[in-house]
Amino acid sequence: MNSSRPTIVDVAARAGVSKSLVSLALRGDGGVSAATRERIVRAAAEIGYRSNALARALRQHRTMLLGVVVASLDNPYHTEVVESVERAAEPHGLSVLLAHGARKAGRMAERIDALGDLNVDGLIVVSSWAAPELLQAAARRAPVVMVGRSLEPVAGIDSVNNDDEHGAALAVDHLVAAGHERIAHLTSSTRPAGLARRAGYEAAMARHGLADRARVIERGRDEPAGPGLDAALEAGCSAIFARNDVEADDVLNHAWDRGIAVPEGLAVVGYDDSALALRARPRLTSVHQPRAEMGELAVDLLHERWAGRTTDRHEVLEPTLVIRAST
Amino acid sequence: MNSSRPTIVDVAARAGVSKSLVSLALRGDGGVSAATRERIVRAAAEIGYRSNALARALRQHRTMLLGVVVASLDNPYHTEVVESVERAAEPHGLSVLLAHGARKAGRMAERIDALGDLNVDGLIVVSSWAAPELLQAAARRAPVVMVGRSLEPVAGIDSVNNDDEHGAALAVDHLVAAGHERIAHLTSSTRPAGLARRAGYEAAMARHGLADRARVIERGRDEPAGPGLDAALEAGCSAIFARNDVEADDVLNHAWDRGIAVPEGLAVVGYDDSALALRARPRLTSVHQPRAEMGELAVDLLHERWAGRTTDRHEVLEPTLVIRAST
DNA sequence: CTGTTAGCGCTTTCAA
DNA sequence: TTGAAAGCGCTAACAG
Repeated sequence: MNSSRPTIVDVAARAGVSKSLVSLALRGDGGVSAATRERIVRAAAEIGYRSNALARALRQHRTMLLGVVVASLDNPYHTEVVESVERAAEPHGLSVLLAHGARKAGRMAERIDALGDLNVDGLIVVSSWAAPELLQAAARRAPVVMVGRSLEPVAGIDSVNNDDEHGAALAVDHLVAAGHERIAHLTSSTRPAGLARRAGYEAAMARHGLADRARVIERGRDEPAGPGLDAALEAGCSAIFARNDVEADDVLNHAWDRGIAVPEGLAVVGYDDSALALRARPRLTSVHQPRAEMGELAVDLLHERWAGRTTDRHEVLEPTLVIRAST
Repeated sequence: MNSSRPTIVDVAARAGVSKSLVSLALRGDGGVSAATRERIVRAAAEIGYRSNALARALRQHRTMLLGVVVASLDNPYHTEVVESVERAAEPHGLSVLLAHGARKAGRMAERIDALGDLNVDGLIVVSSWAAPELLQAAARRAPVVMVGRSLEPVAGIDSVNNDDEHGAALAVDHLVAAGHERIAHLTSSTRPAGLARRAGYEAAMARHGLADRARVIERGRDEPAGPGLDAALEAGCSAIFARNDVEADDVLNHAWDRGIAVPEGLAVVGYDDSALALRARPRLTSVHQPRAEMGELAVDLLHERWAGRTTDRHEVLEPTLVIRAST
């Protein structure tokens, strides 16, 4: 028994033709008589031939592989973006290779390099943060699109994100319209998207003449939200706008632990409108990010780069507010 | 400007040596004088050389790539297994490539093929179901380990899973000890792991002489749990053992919607002990699967195959019960 | 329509 | 210690 996989040469031998013909026939490249094609296809099937993608990629200088690096898998919003990218990529025959950074900068870098070493044709980074130099290094190998916000545009890197300031304003406006004045903002993030939402929150509060009622509850990444929330509640806060749905769910949990009714005793608004918003009780009012469009757009931007575009594009989509039972 | 990436030949030219020497030096393969090695390394750094993994893999017949296919990303248990696989793989210099099946058999097959085409050195399938022929086809290219339960052992495929029957028994025993008799089982799964937990539930109920009190609430995959739960509650059911944490959380949500207090009005036990169990309110009592060991074991099994093992191994780990506030 | 040839970028004998 | 040459499996001119 020959343990190694059959190659194009084995197929050629079996079909009694040259290996070039096999290559042509199997790819349906035209210019092969129906009879020989049939013979070749059958021979390939008989010996269980599968083309070696490595060899093809080496020769063609393209892999039809799309690398997707996601900061973490434990936020449903991220995985939803990944799914929208996949939906957009597949019709073009692109295979998506997923890697995840486990929220560590070093690991992110390593995964991006690994995908680059594999010669992916394009890279989509789903993260609210990544080092500019890292992205630029990757972009020397293949076009890179960042889905998520960077502090400022990175030269050579396209981006897709939503208007965080506006999203935050939607949340605050809604709470103010419902009669809230002491609206606090809960955030554990010092990354660009988090900062932008926070800035949007503060601007909106000021616009409503509530600047002196504004209160930002900061917490470390793995710290409980409890202490900060308790302090805010004692100070008379009646509503919380959280930086994302995960943190909003933390607020709901804390309210549950303290026996505070939502929304009667405390109104809560999240951000992302991820699956978590529907799973939470009460269901979360949340700022919706248009994920489906974001994934599609990211893939479109790659196509444009492949077609030759050299100028950068930074797409900003508008979020909307989805009102549910938590406000 | 030369747009294509520098190759080993460019490095050789710059260092004034042959390309074989570059290959040796860059891999630290010994047999290269310190001086030349130094020169080569510097030259490589200067022109920003990165080795082409495709070419190397083609030549060496191995990629150092580990494919991980996961049925879906929206169950935290799955992603936790993936993380444990990654932790186990990295010390060996293996890069993990993740693909996900979006819960569709066709897509699973396609993703497995795609990874096979890339010549991954091994494949780990994290799923409670996959077609035996599909796995066996993949196993002709590289060793395959299934993490999760198949209906019966698949010849040629190693597996790692937990003892679902025993896990179900732990849940039932605990509820019976707490005084429950009308314990229902909620399940939306007809796949092996789900069936095994169901069988374990039924066996345990029978063992406690409660066979006539047993009640299985079946629902379609995307159907709400509500109707079946309401019927069970009307029938006097006081506890639910759910097939996994996601379904247990559905029960908690339904209880919330109906104003039923947990655990006073209804006790709930989940399975997996995923992050969801801690995020739920009240926190879920759940059967813990030893994920960390499972991921490690899966990688170990691959190593054994690479080292030449040809007999199949099927590892079954023991679950434990973690008691929290929902019971 | 079909076959020959020359590589893609790398590793790996085998000589020098 | 170093270099020359062969070739992994495939595609892409170029001939015939």
